[in-house]
Amino acid sequence: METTATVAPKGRPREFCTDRALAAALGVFWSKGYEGASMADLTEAMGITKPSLYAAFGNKEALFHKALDLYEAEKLEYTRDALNQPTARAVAEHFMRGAIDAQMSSCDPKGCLGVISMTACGAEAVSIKADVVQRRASSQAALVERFEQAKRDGDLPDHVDIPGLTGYLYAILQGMAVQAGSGATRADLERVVDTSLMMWPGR
Amino acid sequence: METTATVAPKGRPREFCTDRALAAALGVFWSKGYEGASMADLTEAMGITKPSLYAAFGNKEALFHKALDLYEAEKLEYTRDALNQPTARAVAEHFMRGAIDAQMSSCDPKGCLGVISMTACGAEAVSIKADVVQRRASSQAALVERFEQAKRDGDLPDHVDIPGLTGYLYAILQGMAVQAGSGATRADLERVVDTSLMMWPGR
DNA sequence: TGGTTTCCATAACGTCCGGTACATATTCCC
DNA sequence: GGGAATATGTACCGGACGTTATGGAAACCA
Repeated sequence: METTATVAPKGRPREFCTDRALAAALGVFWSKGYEGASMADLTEAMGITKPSLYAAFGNKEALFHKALDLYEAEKLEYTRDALNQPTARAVAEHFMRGAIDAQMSSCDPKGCLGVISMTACGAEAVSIKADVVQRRASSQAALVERFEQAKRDGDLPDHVDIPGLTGYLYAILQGMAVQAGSGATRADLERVVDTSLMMWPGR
Repeated sequence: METTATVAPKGRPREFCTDRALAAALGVFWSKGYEGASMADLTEAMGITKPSLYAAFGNKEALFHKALDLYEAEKLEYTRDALNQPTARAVAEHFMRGAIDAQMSSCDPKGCLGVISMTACGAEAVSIKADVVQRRASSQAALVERFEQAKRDGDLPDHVDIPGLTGYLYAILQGMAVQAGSGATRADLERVVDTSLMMWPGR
């Protein structure tokens, strides 16, 4: 069939790889935030000029949404693995240890792009914030479902409040992201995770 | 003695109350963040003009530091009460319930000024961030001391890792602040607190 | 080769930013 | 009353921002 043709587009071919450019943009947004990342920062890191950026990605906001897609697909992959862990405790542990790896990688900015975008409160960031909040809500809903399954499995005590437990786990994850972005060491975060797991209900 | 004289300063008296103006500035910083708050936003909320602001407070950054002092003195008063609670559990509960009251007040912006300042990552916010990080560190050190006392009191099990526990509690508090600033309800946060307390070690 | 299409690069646009000269008021001290 | 000192209002500064117009370069099809 070949509907998505590789048949050579009409005009002059672009001289840069959009995927690489997007990855570079993600790095800038991740380290500087949406409002803190200027077009000059972005174009320099992406190795392209402003008109090329606008032609390929629309504008700054559209570029951010695409960078967020990439972030979810690549850097938040561990959250999907986490949901497939056999027990609720293993789910929580996978979430927290995965968060440490993602937020303290030596080749990526520290902290979580979602958290710094949710806490950004400038005027231009309002639609950005709404997008991130919505993505977080759907991710949290998936965790609620997983914990309900765990309760049916007898894996969580009957008395636990599922929304409370998910909000609690997300609070720890978000707090870890705040700390990761403000000077905490990997060992600091590991202590937080170990303490959390020591208190986890059941087993 | 009267060393701090009220003996009428030399020139023309200022026509506004600096304390009220500072409180208004705090409200702007709290809801918009340091970088998101423009001088126009500030002067409008404070009811003064830019030269008056610069004469009275120095510049935007100095104004922010003073607003942060006010924030600590007024809105974070509950943290000092918390340290005086009789048990470690009561300390933690006072911290968390006090955080809800401070971050979900109907007459103040939602969320925590410290958290939004620590997660702000623009270029101009670097010294701001350093200030907030340092304040947080000294506050956290006080909590470590309090928990060490609790352990001596037999109020916390011997096996608990004190830095881990304080980092854990702070993570929950910071996560609650993130959620408060991104649409969570008071009931949501109360569920998080109840869940946290259900897991608190001992008793 | 000519026409069309798409991309690249320079340079500019209008707007907002934090910060300031300047002239004018208003108070105190003498 | 006459400086000296401080506050106020207007108007402006240089610079950074996101975005775009413009002209030329490189690919395709005819």
